[in-house]
Amino acid sequence: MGGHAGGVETARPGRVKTAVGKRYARVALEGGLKKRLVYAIPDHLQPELDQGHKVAVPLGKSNRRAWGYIIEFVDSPDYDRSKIKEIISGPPNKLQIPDQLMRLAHWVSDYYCTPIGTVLMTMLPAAVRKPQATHKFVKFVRRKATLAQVRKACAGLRTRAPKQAQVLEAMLKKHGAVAMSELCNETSTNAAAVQALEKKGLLTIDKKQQHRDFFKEDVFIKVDPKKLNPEQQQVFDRLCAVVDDNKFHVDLLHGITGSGKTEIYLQLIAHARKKGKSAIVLVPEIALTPQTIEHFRSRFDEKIAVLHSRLSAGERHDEWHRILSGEAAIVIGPRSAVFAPVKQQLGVIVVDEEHDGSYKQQELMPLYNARDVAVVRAKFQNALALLGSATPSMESYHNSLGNKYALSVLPGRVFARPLPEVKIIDMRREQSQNNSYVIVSQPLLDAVETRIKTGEQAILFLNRRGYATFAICTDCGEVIKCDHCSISMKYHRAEGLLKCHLCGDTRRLNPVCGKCGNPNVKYRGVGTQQIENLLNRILPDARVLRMDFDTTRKKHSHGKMLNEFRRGKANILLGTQMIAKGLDFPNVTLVGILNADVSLNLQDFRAAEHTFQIVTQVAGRAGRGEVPGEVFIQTYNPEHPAIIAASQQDYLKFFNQEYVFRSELSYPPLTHLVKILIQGEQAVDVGESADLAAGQLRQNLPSTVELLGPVEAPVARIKGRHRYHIFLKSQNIRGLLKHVKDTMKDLKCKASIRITIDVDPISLL
DNA sequence: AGCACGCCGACT
DNA sequence: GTCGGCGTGCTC
Repeated sequence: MGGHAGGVETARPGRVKTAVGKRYARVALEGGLKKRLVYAIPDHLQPELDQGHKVAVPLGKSNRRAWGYIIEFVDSPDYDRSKIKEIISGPPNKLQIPDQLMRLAHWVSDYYCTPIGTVLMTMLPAAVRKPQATHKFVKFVRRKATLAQVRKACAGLRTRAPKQAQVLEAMLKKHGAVAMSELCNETSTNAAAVQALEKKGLLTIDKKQQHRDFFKEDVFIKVDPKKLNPEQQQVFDRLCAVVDDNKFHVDLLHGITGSGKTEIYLQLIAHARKKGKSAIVLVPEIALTPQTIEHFRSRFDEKIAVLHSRLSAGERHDEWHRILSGEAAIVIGPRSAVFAPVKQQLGVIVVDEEHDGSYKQQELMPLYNARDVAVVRAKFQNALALLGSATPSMESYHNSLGNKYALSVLPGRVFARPLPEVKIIDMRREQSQNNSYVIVSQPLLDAVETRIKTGEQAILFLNRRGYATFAICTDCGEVIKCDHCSISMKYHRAEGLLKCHLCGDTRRLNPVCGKCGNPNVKYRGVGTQQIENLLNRILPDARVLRMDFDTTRKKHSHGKMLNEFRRGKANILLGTQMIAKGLDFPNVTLVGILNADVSLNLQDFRAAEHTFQIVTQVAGRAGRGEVPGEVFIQTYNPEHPAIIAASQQDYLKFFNQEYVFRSELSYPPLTHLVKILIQGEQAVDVGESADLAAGQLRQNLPSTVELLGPVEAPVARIKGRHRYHIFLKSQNIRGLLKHVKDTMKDLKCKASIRITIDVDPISLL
């Protein structure tokens, strides 16, 4: 197209060096397009363009502008030259995917069956990707002329330009540079007056790039490294040697809560920095609290970059560029931080709480697991991947028993603090003794009361998974469900409305049952608010601090609440998941888990694993100070092996029994799963497409692969879309993926049907 | 015959 | 993803 008529086979003399291999580029477009298209590079862009650059290209008959990324340069395109169009323009803001990430993007694209353009888009924060994203500049004003000249000018301008005179007057009192905004505020003028004075040669205006910093108002006190105990030291020494070795290595660090894993991360990162290397620390979304961040920031002299979900677009943009430029060589963040564009050689990627489900991206492609991507990135960059957990995932522990990962164990708590004493409370018995529904059992209430008297603190944990308040007809048992999604609606007391947590639809409660017609629809289930009220009533001396999604929405509220609790402003901390992670409160001597087993009831083969993890994590919050702790686990399944293992904080016992269960059914970690989700508005179409897909997949199904389904998904409708799924199981994930891709590539079903491939899914819903 | 709509497939 | 081509079927 255009100037690039076909037939120019050889580069013109004199341009050979630059032109060879750089006349065409294969471009991956943003958006769902799977094909990578070839474009010609116009002469004026030849010297500039590089692999990974973001470029604008014409697309389709109308030549509308689309954005894409240069995957590679090609000499002779595998496409009709007369149809090839030219790249419109080079990278906005010189935006480029670094080489190291390009290789990783190819892997993610291949493994998670996602077009590479979509992967590259995911790697760049939206704040960096949009063309109008820029650095923030702040203007500073300095005096240019001598004091005498300024005084003279000031007098001369007083009547003609009073605003300018005012500015000069203010400047006479200043030493050095003043921020433009400050100057304008003080003198009630605007920048125009100052600019006029610059033109007159009296003042100078400088622009200075300013980093937008989320934490600029926080003060961090430098904390020195803590002395490692012999076990920590041994692990630390070995990991240092691994970092120095410049070889790929994965280490699973299994240490019970309070065993000092974080201290090892910190000192290992310090070691990597001493060798000039960079480090990435992944933490679960929910654990990325000011307290966690302070832990890291207070240890290092240099700036560390924090990629936090509450950063503004500008802050995010600036953090990313500080990492890219090498100004920040230590990055801490959630899942997406695995794609941080560190400049220095990567020394270590830490994945803290590696078992945590938030490392797996849900819904939005690519459906990657950052823990696994971290391992692959470490492999590509000859780095150490350090996976840490008190309750490792079945997958990681399995890998550490084979020879894929090495295993490091921290068997004891620091200062040899004893594990808390754990009591299991059989709620069936409590219930029948009381002859009514019990939320907080008498033994737990007594224990809380004792703590209030002794001035110690208690944490009460509500396992919220599937346990929010819903509306049910007390006559016929009909539960109010969302019209668009097949799940029960949850009651939100603050607004007095029923809400669907999947599509957000709301409605008022109608007490008349739609099924039986009786006016007996009531709320059931327990929420944190309800327990707060109950505690206030039964224990009038208690000061309860409630922490859940609703009370921690504001910018710094999470940290503020935790600080309040730490300073003893409340004696009971009541909350959901978010109080379970990594918090260290020395004065907490009692932990109550109000409903240990709700997650056991989810129909998911990982239910026992989740329950074990959450109960163990919460129990570990007790007794982190001098006084030994006590834990109460309220459950309706007191004999369940996962509950018993958690009460004993016995990971190996849990792993071994769960491993038997998983192998009997050939579930992960013994196999890999792939979920194929088929969605669409018309139930019939979805069912037909699912059958079609399953039929095609069954043809030439490798003998190593097992196919299950298709069946209607447990949540059969979401946002008005019907859902079916198919599961594939195999020990050989590569063979499985190849078969799935080959089959799905030429599967013809209606355009209204959406098919998603989820590799190593964590949710079976 | 003329037009609207919805499905399908191409996009370099 | 988004747009345009084309086939179907309805209307003027």
